[in-house]
Amino acid sequence: MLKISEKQENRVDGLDEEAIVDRIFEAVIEQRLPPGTKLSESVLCDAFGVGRMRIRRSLLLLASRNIVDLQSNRGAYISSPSQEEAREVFEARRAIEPNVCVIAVERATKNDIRRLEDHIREEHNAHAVEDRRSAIRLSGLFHVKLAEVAGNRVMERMVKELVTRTSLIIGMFGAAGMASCRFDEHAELLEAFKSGRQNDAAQQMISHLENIEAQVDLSTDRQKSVDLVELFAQD
Amino acid sequence: MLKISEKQENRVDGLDEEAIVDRIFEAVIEQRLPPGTKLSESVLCDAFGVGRMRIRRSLLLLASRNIVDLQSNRGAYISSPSQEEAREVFEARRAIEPNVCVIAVERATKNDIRRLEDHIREEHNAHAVEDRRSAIRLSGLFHVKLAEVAGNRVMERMVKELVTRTSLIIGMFGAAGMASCRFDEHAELLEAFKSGRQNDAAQQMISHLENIEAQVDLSTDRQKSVDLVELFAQD
DNA sequence: GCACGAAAAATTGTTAACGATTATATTTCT
DNA sequence: AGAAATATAATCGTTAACAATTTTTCGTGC
Repeated sequence: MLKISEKQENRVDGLDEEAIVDRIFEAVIEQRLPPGTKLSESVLCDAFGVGRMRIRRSLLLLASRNIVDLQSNRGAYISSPSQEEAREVFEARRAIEPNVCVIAVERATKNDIRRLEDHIREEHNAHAVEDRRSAIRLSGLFHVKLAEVAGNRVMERMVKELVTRTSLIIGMFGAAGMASCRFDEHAELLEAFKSGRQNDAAQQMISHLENIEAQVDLSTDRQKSVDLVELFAQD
Repeated sequence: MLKISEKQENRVDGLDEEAIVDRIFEAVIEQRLPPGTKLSESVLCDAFGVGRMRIRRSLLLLASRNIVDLQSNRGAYISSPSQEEAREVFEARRAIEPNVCVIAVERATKNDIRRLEDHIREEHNAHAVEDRRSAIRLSGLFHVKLAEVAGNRVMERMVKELVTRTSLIIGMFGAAGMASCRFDEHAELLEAFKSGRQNDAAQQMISHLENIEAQVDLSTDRQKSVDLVELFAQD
């Protein structure tokens, strides 16, 4: 159940579509919005304090990035990736992110490296305090920040989408406890960064992605459709 | 002035957003819609025979893929990529498409290879008949079809966007005659396919992309803004 | 008590009108 | 005549009402 109404204290008026999309991206990454969750227009209007039109545009943008599933006359639902989609997302990440690493190592300034170190420290803290939400968000954000350092907004947008969809995949097929990257792997990756060895960084990223992939079991799609009503209506 | 009866022959009713977006993608690839072209809502409504709402949603989708530029209260214009954006697009293509090749070689069935051969034959024909539009469209489509063979819809979507944006970049910075890939390079690429040598195919793709990139001169942004009125209004 | 069906409510999709902003045309003044 | 200012027209952005579909509720019959 959505409890957005409780959040009204944080409510900010006059958000544009981009801001709304970002907020929902964040919520999906943090796994506060699990696959199958219905995103009712009126509820979202209340939540963000904007008109229906702006919400509909935001939902369309989210659908265009495969984060939500727009069903005609039935509403918008957080996507429930299939096994096939999951495979495609992981494959795309293996294809793109090692190259992001290579480029990022090329372009990284000392300042960039310092910011990445700070970020990993934050991740470490979140784990220490057992702030699960922050831990998940930060571990996903690390990959996006790498693309940011690489200085390529096209790839940054792609990585952002892929990271978010990975959160959905983990929500569908992943083990309960293992919801985020291990931050120590991020730290190892950064070591390759500092020595400027591109291939090492790329290789680190590949094995890191393989580790994430190993955390999910695509053979069984257990919580595929959270919608029990629809599930039993099939009989 | 309404000329409905005259237009009705080409008009197609009931197009959904996806179809409209596809049609505009195609027109951009074929360079029938050069950078800076204004896409007036009312004109598009007439052109596609749909309501304003559907057009606005289509424009939003196109803007989310960086094909059109939405300017507040001023309208939608075909994107005029900057030098920086052009660099990012080419960099992303170099990062993704060689991997698409590797995967496509892995997964290609004999039927896939036959279809790609047919496609190249079509390209050849278009060149022979000097059908420039078809030649451009087909040469771009080849790259998309590779992603299709690779069986990864995520990457297929990315390639489609990047190919389309490349058409815009060529429109901005490219030489007049060299608007499309050389189809013989596609043929060479396919040779590597048939022998099943992944690395060769990937290498072919890299050099092919480098050749495309060599056709544009990013140092001077001559036809940056096609809008002469705005250009002279600066004085 | 349960299944089936009809009415009511809620939600989404579309259309049309209105207000706001920008572009164009006209007028006025030097 | 040319430039600035104003009026007019065109275009975009938003809101609100309406239509269509789905979901829920309620009642009836077996």
